[in-house]
Amino acid sequence: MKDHRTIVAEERRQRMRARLLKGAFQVLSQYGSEAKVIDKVIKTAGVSRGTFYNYFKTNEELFAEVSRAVSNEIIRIVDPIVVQQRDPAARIACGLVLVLRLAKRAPILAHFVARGGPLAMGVGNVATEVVPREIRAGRASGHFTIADEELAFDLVLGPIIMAFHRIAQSEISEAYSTQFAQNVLQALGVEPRLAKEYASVDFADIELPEHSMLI
Amino acid sequence: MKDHRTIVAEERRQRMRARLLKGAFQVLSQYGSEAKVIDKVIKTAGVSRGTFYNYFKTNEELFAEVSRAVSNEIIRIVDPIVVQQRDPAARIACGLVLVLRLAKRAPILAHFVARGGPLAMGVGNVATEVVPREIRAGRASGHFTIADEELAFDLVLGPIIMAFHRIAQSEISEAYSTQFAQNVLQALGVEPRLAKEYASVDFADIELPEHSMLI
Amino acid sequence: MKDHRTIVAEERRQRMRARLLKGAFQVLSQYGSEAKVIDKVIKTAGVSRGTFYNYFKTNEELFAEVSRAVSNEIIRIVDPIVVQQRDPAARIACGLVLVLRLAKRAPILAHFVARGGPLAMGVGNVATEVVPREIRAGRASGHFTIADEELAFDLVLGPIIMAFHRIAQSEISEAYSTQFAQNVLQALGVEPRLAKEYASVDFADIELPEHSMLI
Amino acid sequence: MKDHRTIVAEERRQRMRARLLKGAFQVLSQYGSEAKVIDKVIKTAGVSRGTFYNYFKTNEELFAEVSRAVSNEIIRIVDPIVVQQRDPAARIACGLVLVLRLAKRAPILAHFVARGGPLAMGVGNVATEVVPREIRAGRASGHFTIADEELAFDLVLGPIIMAFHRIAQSEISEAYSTQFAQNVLQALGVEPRLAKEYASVDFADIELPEHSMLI
DNA sequence: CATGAATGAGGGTTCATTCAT
DNA sequence: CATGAATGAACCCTCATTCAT
Repeated sequence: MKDHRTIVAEERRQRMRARLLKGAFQVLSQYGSEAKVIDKVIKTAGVSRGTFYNYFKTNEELFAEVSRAVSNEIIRIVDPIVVQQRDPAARIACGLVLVLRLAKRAPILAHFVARGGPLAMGVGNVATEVVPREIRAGRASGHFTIADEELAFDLVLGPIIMAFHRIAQSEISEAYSTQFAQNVLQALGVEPRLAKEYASVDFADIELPEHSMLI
Repeated sequence: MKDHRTIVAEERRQRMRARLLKGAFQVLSQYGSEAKVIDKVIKTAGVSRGTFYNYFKTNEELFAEVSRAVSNEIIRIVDPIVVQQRDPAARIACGLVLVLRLAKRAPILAHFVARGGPLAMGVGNVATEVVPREIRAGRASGHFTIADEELAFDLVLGPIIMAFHRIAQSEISEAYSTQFAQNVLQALGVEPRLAKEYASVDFADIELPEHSMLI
Repeated sequence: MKDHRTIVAEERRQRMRARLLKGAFQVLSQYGSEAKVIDKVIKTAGVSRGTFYNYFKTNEELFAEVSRAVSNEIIRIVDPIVVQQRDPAARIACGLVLVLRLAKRAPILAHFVARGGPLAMGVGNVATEVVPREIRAGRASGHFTIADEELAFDLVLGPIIMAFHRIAQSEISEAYSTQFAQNVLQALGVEPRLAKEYASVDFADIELPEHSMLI
Repeated sequence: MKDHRTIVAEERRQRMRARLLKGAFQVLSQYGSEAKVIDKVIKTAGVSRGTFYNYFKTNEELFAEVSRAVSNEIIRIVDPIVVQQRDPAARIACGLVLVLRLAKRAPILAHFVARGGPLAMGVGNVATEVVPREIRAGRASGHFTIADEELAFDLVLGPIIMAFHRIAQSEISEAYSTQFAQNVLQALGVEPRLAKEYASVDFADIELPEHSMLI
């Protein structure tokens, strides 16, 4: 059992870590994943060089950890609403709509993905865990005619990247999101009438936690 | 009228420029569009520092010029075959299939786009000129039900980026390409049966010019 | 109140700074104020590239700081003796003799000024503060007949530059210094017999601090 | 005996050389003697890199040649008037006044010397030939009490450098020039009343040749 | 001779990383 | 643990000089 001092120290460590990750996320969004970043991060987080290295050893590790953290944050926000949908197609539609909504509310997220490209969707990210699962479910349910699951994955993720890019550049209408979800479902082989139905549901709104790293 | 010396000099300049662009393309594919690459480029091209600066002033200018050159090269290779198709949907299908085929034959192209993300598809690139034109034609022909042309653009380009990413990572089957074209057409609202028909045509094969910068 | 760590760190910073200034002084003396010297400075000071940039941002800043430091050093050495003289003419004579003596003992100082020319006598330097003050005092005392104070300044500084140039090239006799002071005073309108008297005083000798940057 | 072709070629060579020297003089005045200059010179002269090297081998050689050329030009302009004076002291006064007048009319000359410092007065320059001769003459005539001829040289040249520096910076009055000459003579030991007389002569005005390199 | 592309040494600047305090 | 000075590799860019045409 840990004594009190240990616990307090551990909490401080976690807060510091969160602070660094948040700063890094902002900087990476703005300057790209290849940017020389540490200087800006420690400035943003108001912390010394040495401290940074007590938490992350390299640039790449930092980028990976930020990706994971962002991914977790997205799931934490979007999943509670997604799981309320019964049908896999509906769940995908819901995820797509909410994720675009999230990017509109948290533009750095849009930038982060737009700059990072496919690589920002790396291992451990929401996409690589949740999307394939729903695709399999959709095929099992008979709604998706598509056979190749990797292709299906690409048909979902690719448009998301482009949509994020668009959001990062300008604005998108609410209609864009709905249409977006519908047409992605069509790409997966969902019958257009059904796709439209699933995409048009009035999903509950997302809620950004007070200190979310996304804002 | 130019004298002989002038003409010869001009030709040499063009060859040097092409050599630098080719080297830059390789390096940018590997290190990403934001990387500090000049050193690597001159090593790859086997040329001196000073020479590089006789042709390009900055990293960004270099990237832009490479993009343009790559774009032109793609069009030069793919377009002659695409224009043989009568229907816009067929032309899009044809373009998609051939472009994936090209990426398989020229993996650096795949890497270049995968690393660059949406930004590698910047202004002046094949995508931003040719794709929108065909989308408009497709809507006019009544085959595409999709209304929002920007959305349509994203539904075509996004999957291409992901497919290139996949090609850059491993391999894709010939079946992937055909399915890919079909499902993208479906995303645009082409009726599945028709989409399949257009995507299944046995398009003429591309021909890579001997000294193409893509290989 | 500063804690011990802070104080120690501050002292180390000062020592490093002094080391760099001393190295820069040597290099600038040799290559001139406009030379690209950073490389040579860090080699002379035995310090890394990065360290240099922790202290000075540009070549110009470096030159300015060196000038200031040299200037302060000269004053620190010469002034205590100069102020022992009561008459302004005597003070100028004293300053001239001691400054030449100093240049003989610290030949890099001679080089520094010879190479830098009038510009090495820039703002903030000993000359622009002390000399005009004594000139005004000399005029007030009635010993200097010269009316134009700018001209007077030029008649003092110009010969110093040339004398430093001469010292940098070869050697000068002790007689040169005395004569020098006398004749400069004459240029300012001091009566020759008086000028000789003031210039012939056997001024106390200068003392170079142990770690002076001038040697 | 040269044939006609040779003569024409020789003339063209001389014109080219003069063009380069003039350009170099301008550039050196503006950027200092240590500036990286060749690019600017060939641009100013509108000539190719290669051509430059047909005339001058190195930067230093160029600087030396410019100094010589400038020196000759000054003598060509000033000497005809100086030699009209009978007394050495008068000749020195005349030279001083005219040289300042020249610097006012040709500010690049002032800059050139101000930047170059003592070094711009190098071997082969007007100063090192003419001034010592007149000093010796002055001592022989009994007007100069100064014994050390090197010191005398410094007392003349130093003030000139400073005066040129002042001219390069702002403006000087006609009175400055006259006073200047008088006080320099005093520095050399000329009796003040005589010095004033010599310096106050209304010397004939200089004439700048049409294509003088000084303007 | 004139030309200007190519060269590469020289110098500048940044930034991830280490380490003594 | 936190701090921040020091390090040096990796870049960037310029410019005097050469040389094939």
